[in-house]
Parts: sequence; C-alpha cells; structure tokens
Amino acid sequence: MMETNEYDTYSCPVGKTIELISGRWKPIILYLIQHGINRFGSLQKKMPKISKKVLTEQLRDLEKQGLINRDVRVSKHPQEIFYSLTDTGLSLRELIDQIFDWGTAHLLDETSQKMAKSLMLDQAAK
Amino acid sequence: MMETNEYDTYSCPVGKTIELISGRWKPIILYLIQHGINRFGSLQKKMPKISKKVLTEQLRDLEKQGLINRDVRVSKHPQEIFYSLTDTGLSLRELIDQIFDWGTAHLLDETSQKMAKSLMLDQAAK
DNA sequence: TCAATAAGTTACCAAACAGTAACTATCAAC
DNA sequence: GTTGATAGTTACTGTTTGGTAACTTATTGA
Repeated sequence: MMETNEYDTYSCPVGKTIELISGRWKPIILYLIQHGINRFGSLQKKMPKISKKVLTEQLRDLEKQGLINRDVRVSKHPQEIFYSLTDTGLSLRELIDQIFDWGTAHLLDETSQKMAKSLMLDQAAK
Repeated sequence: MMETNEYDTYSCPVGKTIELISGRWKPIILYLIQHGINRFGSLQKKMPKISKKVLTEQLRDLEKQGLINRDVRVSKHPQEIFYSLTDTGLSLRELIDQIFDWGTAHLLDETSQKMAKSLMLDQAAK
C-alpha cells in the first residue's frame, strides 16, 4: 500500500463539508429554514444578534453552495422573499442532527444543555 | 410552545462541535493520529503544505479541547513526543467518518473523489 | 405626499486565522 | 566542539470573517 500518501485540505471531503456549514450562523439558519422560518425578517427576529449584512452574506453563501433556494414573490405588496432547503440542504440537515447529538452528549455546560433541551423538544415534535 | 425562542451561536451545540474541528487541518490530523501517524515529524511529512507553526498551534488546540494526548518520552536520544486520541477524540472520529461519507456522496469533483477512494481503502482495512 | 415595511447595500473597522522565514533548545554521536 | 535530528518558537505579514451604523429601493396604504 502507498506509504507516500500526502494529505491536503483542498482534497479532503471532511474539510469541504465543514466549510459548507462553518459560517458562524449557518447551522442555525439551516435549522430555522427547515422549521418554516423562511423570511429575511423572521430569521432576523429569531437571531437578534446577527446583523443584516452578515445574514445576507450567509444566505447568499448557502444559495451559492446549493443548500437553499431563494424565491421572490413579486406579486405582493412590498416584495416578499422566501427561503427553503434544497434536497442537498435537507440531507445536510440530517448530518447536522448527528453533529447536534454528538455535541449535546459531549459538551456539557449549562447554557448549551438548556438550549439542547429546548431544541430536542422541537425535534421530537417533528 | 415558546414562540419567542432566540438563537445564538454561543448556545448551539452544532456550532461548538464544528469549532472543535474547524481548524484548517484538524480533521486530517485526527485522522492521521488515529492511523498511527503520531509524531510531529511524521505528521509534517504526511501534510507537506502545513507549516511547523500551524501544526503546533492545531496540536495544542486539540490537546486543550481534550481530543488528543501529548506524551513525552524523555528517556530517548532527542526527546520523542507521541500524540494519541483521547476517548472523546475517538468518538469524534466516528462522527467525522459520517461527515466524510456525506461529503464523498455529495461533493463530486475529481480531486476529492480520488482522495475519497484512497481513504476508503484505508477505512475498509480498519 | 409621506410614513411604514421588507429586504437589503455600502463604507469602514477589528479580531481571528493562516502563512513564511529565520531562530532556538536539547541531546547524542562523531 | 561541531553536526544532525526532533520539536518546536518568534516576528512579521496578509487574508478572511464578523460586526456597526447609516443609507437605499420598491411598494402600499393613510
């Protein structure tokens, strides 16, 4: 077997996958969109600490990466924009759930444990 | 059910888990250590593009995070240092394998596919 | 016509992260 | 006492990421 294998970040599927969701807010955004929070404004309300600029950036990224769709309804009063998960985005969410499970099992401080519980109720009610 | 849930990156177990492995080289380092590449020098040989500084930083990080052990053998000629996975590190590797599977299934360019095949041989031979 | 709402954009700033190149410390063998 | 190996450290630089605050565009309803 080849002993001279060389490893680089550019050819590592793990690194590339993590890149997809390593924006500070991306896992949360994917989670919220999957749960029907699909407007710019309602996403902002759920994440009071994110700025418009960064929210726009991360949404554009996710769109470019093929994880979400951006649909404009021009027919309405002020134009309305709806975000939704693509198939790839949905399958990635399943992976993120596994990451979530590992995290709640291994990272034990009070804040994240509290969060974990409230999220798990949501998961159970899916 | 509370509709006023607010989401923040500091209380998200997914974000925290991803932080553990979001150093540019960390998934690869964990992979190599698990496969017996456990010396500073041999790690460097497998990742020719990493600098000593960054390799040191990432190893120190992984140690602080409780994912690897750093053992010094002073008895020997030039002092020898051996890295190994902790239990947490090992369980994280299993998660990383799932991320790996998702990545190889969904990210299809030639370089990563080539890499994927060679890594899968290794996995099969575990 | 003027305020309100939705969904941004722009300019600017600070911290985090990755990288290069040169230098260091320790010991053993020659 | 100098060379070579192992495992770093230091100083400096450049890029990426996230953040603030103010401004913009389009449309509708009072």
